[in-house]
Amino acid sequence: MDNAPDRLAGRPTWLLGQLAGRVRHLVTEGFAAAGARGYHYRLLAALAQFGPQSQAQLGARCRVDPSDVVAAVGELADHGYATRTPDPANRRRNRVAITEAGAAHLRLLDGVLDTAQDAFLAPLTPDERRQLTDLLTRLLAHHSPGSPGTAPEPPR
Amino acid sequence: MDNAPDRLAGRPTWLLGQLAGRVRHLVTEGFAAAGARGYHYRLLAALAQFGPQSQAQLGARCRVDPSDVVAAVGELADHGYATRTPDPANRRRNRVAITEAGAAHLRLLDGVLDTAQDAFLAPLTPDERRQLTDLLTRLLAHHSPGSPGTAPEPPR
DNA sequence: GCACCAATGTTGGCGCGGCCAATATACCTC
DNA sequence: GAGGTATATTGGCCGCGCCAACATTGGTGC
Repeated sequence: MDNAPDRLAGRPTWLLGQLAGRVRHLVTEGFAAAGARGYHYRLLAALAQFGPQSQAQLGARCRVDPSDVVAAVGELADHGYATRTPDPANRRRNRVAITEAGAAHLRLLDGVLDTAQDAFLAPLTPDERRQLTDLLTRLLAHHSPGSPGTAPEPPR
Repeated sequence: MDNAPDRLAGRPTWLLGQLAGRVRHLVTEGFAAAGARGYHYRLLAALAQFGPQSQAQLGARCRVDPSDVVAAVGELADHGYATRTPDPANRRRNRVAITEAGAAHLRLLDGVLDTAQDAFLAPLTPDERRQLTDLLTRLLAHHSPGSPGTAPEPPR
């Protein structure tokens, strides 16, 4: 009927992109129902795990551009989920910290994410889920800062 | 250093999204160098495999919104890669067909895609690539139109 | 102390992919 | 002929990822 062209259907590239779209849809849907979006969860996760930190650190850890961190932190602050105060030790920095309400919100979003993820992984057995996670983890490790592979570029 | 929060790093959701971003970057980079973008390749692939067809069919097969098909087909036509002629049998439809130049362009993009994909899958053995493709294919099949799973929604 | 460079945050903008609403035209069925 | 449906088109919105430019601040070498 509306089968995708073979050129697409057989390529991991296509599969990955399509699946990412599906899972993103699931997740953003759940997040939206909770009044959040992806960036919020990422930043809250980093704040909860690593404690108060600068926006630059947040961006580096969560793979969010500094300019986008500005907006996202602003939104979190507006909702009372985080505080942004000038760092007295270094007045260039903003010290961003998670609040109690933010921690609660994060726990809520954790549930949302787990639900979405379970729905997404439904057709796979626990063993296969581990396989998948392993393969993806290795791929991501290879394509991360500090993983030469194809682009060592030592002379700069 | 700039490790991602555990909440993210351990979740297939995160891995998939990050990897999709990486691979998309690789592909769009290559496509851009050839003066193309993702939608162009998708449509050309469908045109090459299924022959001349309406924009609605193109959109359904390639998972592209009809309104976006309009623009993409227009771009392809501008480059001489496709022709858009009113279908005499059904004057609502446009009959979109690939040209010789379009077929050549598609072959070129095939090479670009394969190169990018090889770079992306570099850390995996052929066996693991097959494993990955299999898992992703099954997931996508489950999350496709006509795969109830979680959303049969018979009563509407 | 001063000049220079690096880091940080902020504003504004761009592109792609995905999606939706409204509209006009043509077809098809009753 | 009336009403509903399919098709193309226009216009717009959002999220994510990214970049350029700028001002402020910190640190470094002279």
